[in-house]
Amino acid sequence: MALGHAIMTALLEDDLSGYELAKDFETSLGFFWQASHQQIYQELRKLSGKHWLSKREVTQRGKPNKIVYGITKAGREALAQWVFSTTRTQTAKDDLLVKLYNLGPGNVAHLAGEITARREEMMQRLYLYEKIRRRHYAAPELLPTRRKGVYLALALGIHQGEQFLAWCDEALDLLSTIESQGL
Amino acid sequence: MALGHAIMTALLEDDLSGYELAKDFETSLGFFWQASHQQIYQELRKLSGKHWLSKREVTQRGKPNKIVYGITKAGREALAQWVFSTTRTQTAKDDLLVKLYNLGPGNVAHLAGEITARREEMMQRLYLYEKIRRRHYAAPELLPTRRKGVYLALALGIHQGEQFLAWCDEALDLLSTIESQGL
DNA sequence: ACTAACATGTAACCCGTTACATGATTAT
DNA sequence: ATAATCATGTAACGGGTTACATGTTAGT
Repeated sequence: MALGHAIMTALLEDDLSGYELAKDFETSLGFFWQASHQQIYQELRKLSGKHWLSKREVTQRGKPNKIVYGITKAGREALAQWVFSTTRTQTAKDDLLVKLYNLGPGNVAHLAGEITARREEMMQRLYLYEKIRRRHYAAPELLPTRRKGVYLALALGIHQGEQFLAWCDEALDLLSTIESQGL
Repeated sequence: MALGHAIMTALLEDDLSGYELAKDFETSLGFFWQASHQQIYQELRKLSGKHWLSKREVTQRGKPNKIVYGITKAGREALAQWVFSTTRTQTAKDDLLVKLYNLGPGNVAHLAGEITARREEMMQRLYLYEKIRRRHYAAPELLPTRRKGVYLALALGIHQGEQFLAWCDEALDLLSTIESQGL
């Protein structure tokens, strides 16, 4: 049940509406944990039910009203406790790897294309990560404790992204030695 | 619906029983795609229903009989087609990253412990990967096409594992500068 | 008039996990 | 006897995805 905890983590800094959370989950925390707005609204209901979140309606002009959630004391306690729960590693499940097991002359061009697209995607993401790092995390040793944790998450994203690029290059290189065969 | 395709991929080389598949999913393909025996048995039923797999009972002596599955022509075709389906990237969801966002003096020791455990786990896995690489994939350019794909999956695992170790070291280093505070 | 952004939800379905269930054979 | 390995399944639950559903305001 980590989505709930991810939401509460996001609410530690600011009170947010479901809509704003969904936007956040497309960036920042969302780099490491994705969630759709549907999922977020359902989870917000559950968390409110447990009294881990409080809600209040905020009247806006020029926009529809929104329901803003904040983390309660009980929520903070539950979150702090959760950090100590044991988690077992979950290997990433990636279709691309299964597809690679099916590599053949008929699909080598397609797979090279998929890898190229992933490479492009990762380049863009890395550009963003690096921008954030330079702007906010230039000197990690000097950051306040909590921000050090956020920096480490970012650093993992950067490391993994860079290595993924290197792998893409190796893969494309090897694939280019295979004779492609049209359909 | 990639588990089904992962199963069919495993059956391309050999006909296997559910039990044998479950064992395979603890190694080889299972490095990149995990599945429990419960899930596999259910998926086998579905795939049989679609006539993508055929089954036959094999009588054994000294052991309970087993039901062995093989991929049909229709299954091969569906699998070959699936390779061309577009997949969107799914970011790995890792509790540890959410926990890191909650880094504080009260949990720094615990989180350092979790990272150390992950590092250990990854070291063991890398040892295995390297053994397989040396034994079966020493000269990737010379492999037959399909095996080149398997090699690339292995190479990704190795690259990512190595970079993860590096990240663990960086993380433990940074965490060691934070004053821990007992509960 | 139309599109994009803002804003919130429900329902159905699929996939994965956990728990439950059974039973044979081999080795200690 | 008991544990380990071989072998196959069902049922309940929880989480995530897709589809459906509604409505406002601002800009072109």
